[in-house]
Amino acid sequence: MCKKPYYITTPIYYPSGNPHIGHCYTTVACDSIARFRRMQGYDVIFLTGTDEHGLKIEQKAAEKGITPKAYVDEIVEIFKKLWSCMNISYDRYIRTTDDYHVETVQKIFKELYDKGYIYKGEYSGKYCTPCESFWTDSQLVDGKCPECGREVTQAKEEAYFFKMSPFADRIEKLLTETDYLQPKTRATELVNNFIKPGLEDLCVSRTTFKWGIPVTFDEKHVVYVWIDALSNYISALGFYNDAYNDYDKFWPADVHMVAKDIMRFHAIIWPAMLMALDQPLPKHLAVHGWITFNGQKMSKSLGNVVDPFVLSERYGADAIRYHILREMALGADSSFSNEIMINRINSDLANGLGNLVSRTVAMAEKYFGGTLPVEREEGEFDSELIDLALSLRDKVDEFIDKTQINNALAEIFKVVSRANKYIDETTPWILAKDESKKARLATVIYNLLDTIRIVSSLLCPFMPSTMPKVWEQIGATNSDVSYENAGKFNVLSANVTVKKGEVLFPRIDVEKEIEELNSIICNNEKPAKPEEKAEKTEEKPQGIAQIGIEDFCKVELRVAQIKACEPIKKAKKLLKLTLDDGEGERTVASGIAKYYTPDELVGRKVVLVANLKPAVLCGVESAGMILAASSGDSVNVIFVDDMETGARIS
RNA sequence: CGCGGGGUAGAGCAGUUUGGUAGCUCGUCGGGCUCAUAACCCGAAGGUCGCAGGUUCAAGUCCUGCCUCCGCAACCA
Repeated sequence: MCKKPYYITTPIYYPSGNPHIGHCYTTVACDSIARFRRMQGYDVIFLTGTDEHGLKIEQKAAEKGITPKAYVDEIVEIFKKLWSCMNISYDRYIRTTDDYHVETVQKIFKELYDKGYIYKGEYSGKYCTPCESFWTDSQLVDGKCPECGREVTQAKEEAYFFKMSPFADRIEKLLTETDYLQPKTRATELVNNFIKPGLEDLCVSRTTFKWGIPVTFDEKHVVYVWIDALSNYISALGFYNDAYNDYDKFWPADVHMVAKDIMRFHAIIWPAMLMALDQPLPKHLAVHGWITFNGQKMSKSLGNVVDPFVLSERYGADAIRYHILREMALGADSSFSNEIMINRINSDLANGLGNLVSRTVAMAEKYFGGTLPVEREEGEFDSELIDLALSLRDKVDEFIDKTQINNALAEIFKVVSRANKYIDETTPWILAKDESKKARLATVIYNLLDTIRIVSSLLCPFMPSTMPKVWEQIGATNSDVSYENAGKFNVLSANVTVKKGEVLFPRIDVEKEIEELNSIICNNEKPAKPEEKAEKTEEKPQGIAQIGIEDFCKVELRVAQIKACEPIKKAKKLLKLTLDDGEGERTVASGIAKYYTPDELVGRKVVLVANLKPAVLCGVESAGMILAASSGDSVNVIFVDDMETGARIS
């Protein structure tokens, strides 16, 4: 019998730093689905990996004085260690530096070129190195990268472009008329923002750095991120290479799972590439949100990055996995805080499941010495519990098909709750006092054990290291806990023998634990590596470097009078100010429309940064800026009405 | 009038497609139980479903307007 193929992928992660809980999020979700499919009998390939090229890696390696390859080798080891720590059962780990991948990318690039989808052009614009992105002038914020706020440099280079426009219609249909995108709610957003205005051709090669896959027919160029990274999904199957031979069987992929920040590339560019190659499109793109920490996006600069190694060491991989999966709703952000996580572990895992197993097994030992007698007596409440347990597998199935892991877990834990209630309804401790009720008592405990069997077998893909411990305690054999048997009742042998084991999920003292976690975070902050510190000072306002007086003197501050003021139509926040700086008039755009009306400002004198490089904002050329103080929600322009227009400030 | 998604009990969410008793989890309070990891079970309090109009016998749900929050885009000089 030939097993049905199932192919699921995580993105390939960029190893410019250590992995964090955000990486775990996607990977744990994919792992759970992969395990679930294997349990169902699919022939699964679960792919993850790392995207190892690019300027940023090249630079990081240079800083450390090692080769890019040596640098990524180190970090890849840490990724792999994390995945083993989190019990990730990937079948294949692709590195974009692997030879077979390089071969595939080169062939794809050449084919797209030969087909006329890739052409040579010139790229000119402002470039942000850390983000590896070109920006148009109008995109810049403060003359700086709109994504990270760092300096950009003027760059111009010969480059190859990928023509996307021929595929616009097909992509729009893919997004709006099929269930490719999950959740579909974002389709309109993508169509309105990127497809309707016209798909721009995509820059797919670079000459400014070397750390990439060379373009075979034009050696100056290396392949730029998109074609390199996205191709991993097919090169890992052996598309255009001999390392594997799984393409025909496993492509198209069943699910690509990604976080929302890279949705665009997977929703638009990747399908366009496949269309250009005349290859089938993946079946689903599952997009999830970010983990937010105490309401904020997690980021290194905020110092709120959760270290998955610390968490798994303290609570075990399964508890972390459960928490992540249970909180994760497709498409939405989910908040992470130590308190939420610990409460969840306590209430669902310790109080709910763990305690259910514990009390059931304890009763079997206490009342029957561990081995149930085979006599049975059915009673009230039995059918309700059994029916619910029997219907569980199909419900879970359905949610997994829709990539709604959180709902699948919720469904499973409803049965756990029902079982706990069943104990109160049937009061085994009272039955135990009456010799004539032995058969009834055995039935109650058996029903509980067999319910636990169903629950734990369905839970295994999500918590793979704990469930085997449950099976040992309830005396289940390997065949008892198959997917097949999860749809049946009375599977455990009638005279099953249980064995009490260690506590599955120890209850956590919330307050004490949070205190300790906080102190761990603080301790970790201090011995931060020098390179990380350097990064922080760049990003944190309080970390701004001291400057000498000579630097300050470079800034020319002058008193200027506002002659005229009007809102800028296209802009929400901007006012267009006409200023007299003592030497003449100039126009400045200022983002104070929320705080001041034009009438309040005309005639007043303000502090002008006179020698700021002009920039175009919303179609208005702004020559300089005016100073204002801001804190929280309030903004106050600094007025100097008593001073003479044009006066210098120092 | 840029595009899109929200505002429902103290917190986090479902319910809106197809109007008909406002629900779930956690928390709080009261009770029960003693097999169990001070766990479990039951009950209660707590909501004018963002605001204002409208349609209807009936509106969280449909219509109109507004307020407000969050993404994307843009424009925080």
